[in-house]
Amino acid sequence: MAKGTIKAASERADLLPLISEVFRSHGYEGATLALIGEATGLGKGSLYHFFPDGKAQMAAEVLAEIDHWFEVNIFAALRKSDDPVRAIAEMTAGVDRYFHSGHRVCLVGVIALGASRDIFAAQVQDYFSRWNDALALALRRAGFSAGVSRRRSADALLTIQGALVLARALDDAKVFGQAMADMKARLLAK
Amino acid sequence: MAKGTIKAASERADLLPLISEVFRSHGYEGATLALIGEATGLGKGSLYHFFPDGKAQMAAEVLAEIDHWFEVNIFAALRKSDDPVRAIAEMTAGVDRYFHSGHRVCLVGVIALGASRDIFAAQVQDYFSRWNDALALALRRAGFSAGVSRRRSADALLTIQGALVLARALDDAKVFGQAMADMKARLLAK
DNA sequence: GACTCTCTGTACCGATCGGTACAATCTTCC
DNA sequence: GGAAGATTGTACCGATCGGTACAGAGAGTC
Repeated sequence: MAKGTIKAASERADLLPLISEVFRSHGYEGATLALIGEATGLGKGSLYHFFPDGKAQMAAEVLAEIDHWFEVNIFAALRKSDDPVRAIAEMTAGVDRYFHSGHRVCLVGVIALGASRDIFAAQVQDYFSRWNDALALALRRAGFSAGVSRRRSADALLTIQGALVLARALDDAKVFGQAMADMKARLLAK
Repeated sequence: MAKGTIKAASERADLLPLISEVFRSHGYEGATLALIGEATGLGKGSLYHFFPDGKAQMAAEVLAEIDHWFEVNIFAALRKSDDPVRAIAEMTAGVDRYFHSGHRVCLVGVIALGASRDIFAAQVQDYFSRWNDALALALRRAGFSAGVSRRRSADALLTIQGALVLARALDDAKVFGQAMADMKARLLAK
């Protein structure tokens, strides 16, 4: 086993984060089974044992896992918190953490832009619209009108996505930090 | 010649827009020579006659053409106009036109996010930083401080990119229109 | 008409793609 | 220990990838 990985990840759950990074940095079509095998330390035999439907299943499960992370760590608080201002502050902190302060790219965004979008359109749309709804709800509860809440919510989501694109394009993570600060201020502005 | 295309584009210059759309909708790795041949009505022989270095050259020339379009239609006015407010208004109008009101994706952004980013990093960075500089200059001339100008400029660029991502993810071009209106207001706000 | 140069279609190349088949192994439980 | 199931490596599949070779069509020039 002279592979680059320390140890084959035997648990199925341990596999997804590794596969996730391959999709993230190569896109759906660029993520070959060879790369995935290399990243996980697993051969095709094992990969197809865990994911009988192959690459499409891997991507779908990775997307589901990302969705779950945001659901638990971001959306839930936005929906249920009795302190919406704090929930929004936690959202920006969580987003900054998740995207490694702009060094990590958003897989859902990558897929939305790519050719594979059609295959995962439903999952992608669901992810963003549930985020959008949760954030708008928090803004409503913070006292803003329905229209303002929805407008600001979409603005925040698109700011995050755009900041990731521009930070990567300019190879300058400071762009992301500045954008997050601006976004936060804009969300709760009088 | 039972191809789907009306007529083979004989002029080299006519080829680039067709190839551009293939890269746009399939990404760099997803844009196969078969697809490019189909879109242009040209076989490999012709393709490699016009672009001896193959796919990478095609993408580089497409990027150069996009760069040139923005240089002429957007950046130049931003830099030289004696009416910066009008130049900025023209920029948002031009951007809206270019991206078909949010229905068309930004190829430079797509490449920035993809695995092919490394190959075209210099071109991608140059495109965005020249836009950034030109817009910041216009804002300075409109009376804003250097810091505010640069901050607003980056914000505008990232808003455009994010709006394109979110509009496509939600399959809702209205998101783009709203974001452009917000961006314009924010650029020139007191 | 023959020479040139541009342009094109087609056959082909080795490499790699996603996916399958399957025998060998490792676990687990009795 | 031995049966049963989970897990694995490897060989292999047809298709397609980007790219090359090259013969010949087409157009212009003398």
